[in-house]
Amino acid sequence: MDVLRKHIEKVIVLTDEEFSFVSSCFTPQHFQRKEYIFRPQERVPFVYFIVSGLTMLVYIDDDGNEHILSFAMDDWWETDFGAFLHQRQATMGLHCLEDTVVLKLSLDGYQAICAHCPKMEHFFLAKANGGHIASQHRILSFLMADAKMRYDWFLERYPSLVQRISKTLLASYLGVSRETLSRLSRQR
Amino acid sequence: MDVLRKHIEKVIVLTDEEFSFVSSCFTPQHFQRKEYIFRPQERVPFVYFIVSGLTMLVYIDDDGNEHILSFAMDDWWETDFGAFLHQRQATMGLHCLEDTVVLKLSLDGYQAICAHCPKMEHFFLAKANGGHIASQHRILSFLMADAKMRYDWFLERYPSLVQRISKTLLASYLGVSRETLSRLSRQR
DNA sequence: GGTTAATAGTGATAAATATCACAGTTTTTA
DNA sequence: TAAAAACTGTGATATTTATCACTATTAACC
Repeated sequence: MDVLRKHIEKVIVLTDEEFSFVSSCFTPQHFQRKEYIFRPQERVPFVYFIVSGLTMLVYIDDDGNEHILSFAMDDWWETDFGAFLHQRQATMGLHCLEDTVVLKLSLDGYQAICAHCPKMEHFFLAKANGGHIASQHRILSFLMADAKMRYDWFLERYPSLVQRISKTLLASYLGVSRETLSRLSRQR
Repeated sequence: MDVLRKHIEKVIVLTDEEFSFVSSCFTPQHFQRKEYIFRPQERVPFVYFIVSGLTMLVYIDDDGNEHILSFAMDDWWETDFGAFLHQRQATMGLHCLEDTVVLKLSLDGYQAICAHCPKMEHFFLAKANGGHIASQHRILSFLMADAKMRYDWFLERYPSLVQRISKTLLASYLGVSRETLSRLSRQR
């Protein structure tokens, strides 16, 4: 819970009482490597604050191929936001790449927090905007750069992540075939 | 202003007083076709609610090539969110493709609205999440589909927009060369 | 500890897409 | 309304990337 408070207080300041209420809405949970936090078609009752570990948000297409929307690690919020906010079936799955500890928050808890402590709505808004901005950067990378540049940018931006994921997964994230990525990483 | 109220009330309900305060924070402005609402490197003091017309959010790379992050028309909110929220220089430009009427809202106005009427923070959060979800769809389109499929999806999803933009711009939005798009649109 | 599964590299080839060059058309603007 | 600019289509060719096939290596699991 300490991690959560530090995380929130990068954006807004909370009194002890406020944080005590906020934290009472979260439930910790542990997942193992290779477990799914949720799968496509399932309900998504929670948004997850990732305390430790590593997950990926994946979309599975009609041919069964996995496409990686994002990796999420320490200090990130993740869920299928469309499904969570509208209480619908997931279109994506959230898959653990390492043993992962999360703090989960239900939609009711989320609304209780916003009602009880309006500052938190500001915090969530800041996070949502951050997510939007990050997505725009990724879109730009597809518009501007070829596979090699996208790979180089990823190395620059997430040097620590590169150590923790396979080339196969990185290729999928970057939108190139495994083989092409292998050839790119050689020529440097 | 009527348009704005209808737009907001798709998400939350406002009393007359509340809406009167909200609308007092907005200023209408008219732009002509080909004008820039803001350019890269400029300050971005406002977020823009587009009442009518058509704009595109563009990033200009080191070689001077324009890349289109999004088209925005009636009922959309647009700005360089990173620059607006942190009051920094724009990394993108907002360019009018048609004569465009906007309602602009400053960061102060935005914060006044949130302070005076907390429900509105919920509204803005819903919009931010909507933007995030839309971006994720676009990312998926790059991961899953080739140029032809992205083109077909665009036709399906935005049939009315297709009539209003040149193929050159559409190609740029889809991340393919003008020539390739021309050949794709022939083979169908 | 031995078997199975996942990961990684690489050659050969096919497919998708970009680039260059040019011509015809439409739209803008002075 | 004439000239300039922007848009569009298309051929020829080069480049990028995917796919298939195979091998080697490493990690996971009973």
